Amino acid sequence: MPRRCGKGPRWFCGELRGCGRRLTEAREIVLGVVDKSDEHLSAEDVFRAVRRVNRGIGLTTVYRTLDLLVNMNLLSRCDFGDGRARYERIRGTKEDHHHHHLVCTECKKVVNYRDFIEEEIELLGKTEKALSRKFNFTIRDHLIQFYGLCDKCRQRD
Amino acid sequence: MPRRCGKGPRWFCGELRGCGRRLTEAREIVLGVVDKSDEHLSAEDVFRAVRRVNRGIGLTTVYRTLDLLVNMNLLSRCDFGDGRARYERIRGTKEDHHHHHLVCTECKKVVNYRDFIEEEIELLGKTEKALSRKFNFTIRDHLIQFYGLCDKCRQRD
DNA sequence: GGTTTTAATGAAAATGATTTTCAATAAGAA
DNA sequence: TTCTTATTGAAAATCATTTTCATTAAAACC
Ligand SMILES: [Mn+2]
Ligand SMILES: [Mn+2]
Ligand SMILES: [Zn+2]
Ligand SMILES: [Zn+2]
Repeated sequence: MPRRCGKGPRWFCGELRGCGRRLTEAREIVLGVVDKSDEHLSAEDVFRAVRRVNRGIGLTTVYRTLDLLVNMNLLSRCDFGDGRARYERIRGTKEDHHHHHLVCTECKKVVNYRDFIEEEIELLGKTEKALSRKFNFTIRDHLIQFYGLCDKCRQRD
Repeated sequence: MPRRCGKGPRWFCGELRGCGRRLTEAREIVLGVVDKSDEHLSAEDVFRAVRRVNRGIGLTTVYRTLDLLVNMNLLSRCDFGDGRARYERIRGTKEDHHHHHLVCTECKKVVNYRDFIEEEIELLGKTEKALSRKFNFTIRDHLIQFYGLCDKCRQRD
C-alpha cells in the first residue's frame, strides 16, 4: 500500500508521480503563488513571493519549477517584450479561460481580454485549415497580442 | 550650398539628415543586407553578411544600426521565441506588404503568410474599437503568430 | 581646398535573464 | 528504517544585447 502523499493536493501529487516526479515544498509553494495571483508574474516576482513563505528556496529552483509547471500545462509562459518571461495559471479547460493580451508599451501594464475571442477562434480555425494545406504545417498554438497606450500613458504624453 | 552626399541613395541620406544623423558606410551596408534578404535575419546573421562586404565593421555597430533602422521604420524587429531578435525589411506602405508569421517550433523555420489578412485586419478594427472603449487603450500595433510543426518536422516525429 | 564640431565607431567590459554544474539533501519505494 | 536517485542551492557559466570610452570621420562652415 503506497504511503499517503504527505502534503499538497492529491491531484498535483498524482500528476507528478505520473511522470516519475516528486512532490516537494518548493513545487507546492511556487504553484500556490502563481495560482493565487491574477497578475503576470516574472520569475523574480515569484521568487520574492516564494521567499515570504520559505526563505530557503533558491531562485534556481523557482526557474526549474516554473519550467516544469509550464511543461505540465499548469502554467503558461508569456512574452510581453520586456526581456523577461512572465507566468500565469491556466485555469480549467484549455478553451475555458482562454484570453488574449493588451499590452501598454509605455508602462508595460497588461490587460486580459476575451472580447471577440469567439471570432478570433473562428479565424484561427479558418487560418489553420488554409495554412495547413498551403504550407503543410500542423498548427498547435497561436499568439495574438495588441500593443498600445493605456489611459494614463496616453494622457501623460 | 551643401555638398552632395557622396554615397548611397538620396532618400536614405535625406531621411538620416532629417533627424540630424549621418550617412555612413555601415548604415548603407546593413540596410542593403537586410533589404536583399527575404529571410528573417538575426543580428549575427546580418553581421556575417556585412563582414563579407567590409571586414572592419563591428558587431556593436550592427546592433546600433539595426536599432536605428527599426526606429526609422525601415525594418521590423520580430521575436520568434528563440531568444534572439530577428529583422526584416518593411517594404512599401505599412498596409501594403503586411503579413503574419507561421513558426515551426521544432526547426524554427518561419513562413510569411497573407491569407486571411483582410479578415484579421477587420477583426483588429473591431477589437480596437471595443478594447479602446472598455479599457481606454489606444491600440497602435498587433502581433499575430501561429506556432506548429512544419512538414519535415511532423514526419520526423 | 582646409578647419572644426560632434555623431559614429570598434574593442573590451558590463549587463541581466536564464542555464548549467556539482556536491549535498530529501522524496518515496521497499 | 534503508536505499535509490530526483531535487535542491550556491556559484559559475552562457549568451544576446548594451554600455563605456578613446578614436575616427561625416558634414557644416570657413
Ligand atoms: Mn493573461
Ligand atoms: Mn516576415
Ligand atoms: Zn501605460
Ligand atoms: Zn520544422
